[in-house]
Amino acid sequence: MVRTKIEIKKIDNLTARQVTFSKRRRGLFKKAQELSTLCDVDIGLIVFSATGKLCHYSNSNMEEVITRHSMHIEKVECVEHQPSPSLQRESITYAGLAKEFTEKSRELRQLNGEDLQELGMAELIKLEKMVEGGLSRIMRKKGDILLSEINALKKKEAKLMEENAQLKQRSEIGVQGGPPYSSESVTNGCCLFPDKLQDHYKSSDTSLKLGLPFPD
Amino acid sequence: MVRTKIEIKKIDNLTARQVTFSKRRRGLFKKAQELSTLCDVDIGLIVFSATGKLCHYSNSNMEEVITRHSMHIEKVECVEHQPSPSLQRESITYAGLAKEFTEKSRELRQLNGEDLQELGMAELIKLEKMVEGGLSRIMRKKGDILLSEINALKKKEAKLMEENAQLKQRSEIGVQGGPPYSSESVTNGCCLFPDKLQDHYKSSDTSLKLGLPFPD
DNA sequence: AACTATTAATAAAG
DNA sequence: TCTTTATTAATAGTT
Repeated sequence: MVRTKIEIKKIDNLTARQVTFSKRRRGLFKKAQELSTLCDVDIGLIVFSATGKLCHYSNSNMEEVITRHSMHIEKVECVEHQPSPSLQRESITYAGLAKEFTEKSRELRQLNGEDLQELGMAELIKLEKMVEGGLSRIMRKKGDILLSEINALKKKEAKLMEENAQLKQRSEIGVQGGPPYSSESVTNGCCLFPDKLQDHYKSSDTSLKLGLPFPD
Repeated sequence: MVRTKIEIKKIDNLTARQVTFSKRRRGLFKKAQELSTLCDVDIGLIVFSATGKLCHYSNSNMEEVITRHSMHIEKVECVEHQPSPSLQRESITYAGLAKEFTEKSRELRQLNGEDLQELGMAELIKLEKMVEGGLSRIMRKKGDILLSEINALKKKEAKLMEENAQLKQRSEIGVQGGPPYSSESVTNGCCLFPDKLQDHYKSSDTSLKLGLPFPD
């Protein structure tokens, strides 16, 4: 742009590149500063030199600018994804979120009985109460599922018994030569759980299977 | 900077300010782009107009630039705090971290027996096992602390009894008038827990207290 | 880092 | 907003 106009492409010579970087960086920051002052707008400018050195400028607060930027971007992306339902407050900034994440991780480890060394008795008791509460809720939930499985099975059982009884009766009356279909065909191999419960059943220790009343 | 040199301060006239903003913003972005190309550096430039409109430029990826910036800042702050020891992989980007954070939150709720509805029996059983494991570790830890408190107390007790015995003996020999301090005074009053255990003690149900021999 | 010739940016006006 | 124009600002190349 001066003595000779230069082409805008990477400067090959390292020294020349560094010199240009230094000059133009100064210029850029100055322009950024002028713009923010003249027009009263918020600017965040981040520059990483080739050697990884960080230079940045913000007329207000860089974190705030970044946060506003993230929120703008998020708003656009959030149409499809909804990745952060519980994000609030300081977790809007990366640093804040990282802090909360670390906190959550620690909590998780402690609930799992790890990282207990620096906890005092009071905290341990509190933790114990929490985990006991969680455990009881989990067990209750398990019990509920088991119970509803059992109820479903009982219903099916009753229904099948009735059906079987009817079929048996009919075959005795209709074809005196014997029952054309044995009641065994209803006996087993068929899971009677409602679809939604099928996978619960897989590793459940309720090994309840229902046979039909007439195993012959 | 042209027909007349202008002072760098907020432009009062709204229209003039908007015009200048538009012109200078273009110039700034151009300069930023040129710098990144010429010198092969990473730049992130965020500008919020007075009306809140976001304009940004990055030669690479804005999220990445922001992340690098945050990490640099963090590094400086991290001298005292150590908020992010476990951050890895995709959690380097804000979006990735947000995802992991959400995941951790869900895990935490489930360990606490909430948000169980969509879990199958297999998962519930796994969860139960985890929580049971955590609970037993917490209880063991609690037991350990209690045990060491008790041991410490027993040691102190033995030591004090010995001391008391000696003092008693000495006083009987020295002042024949009778024992000036009765051995009963070892009963209560002062907490002898080692300092580190004091706060455990607060809400502990081991209400062991040891008194000093001389209540005077 | 300092200098300077030259281009680039832009304030003001249309 | 876009163009023009006059002027200042930025800076490439050199020292």
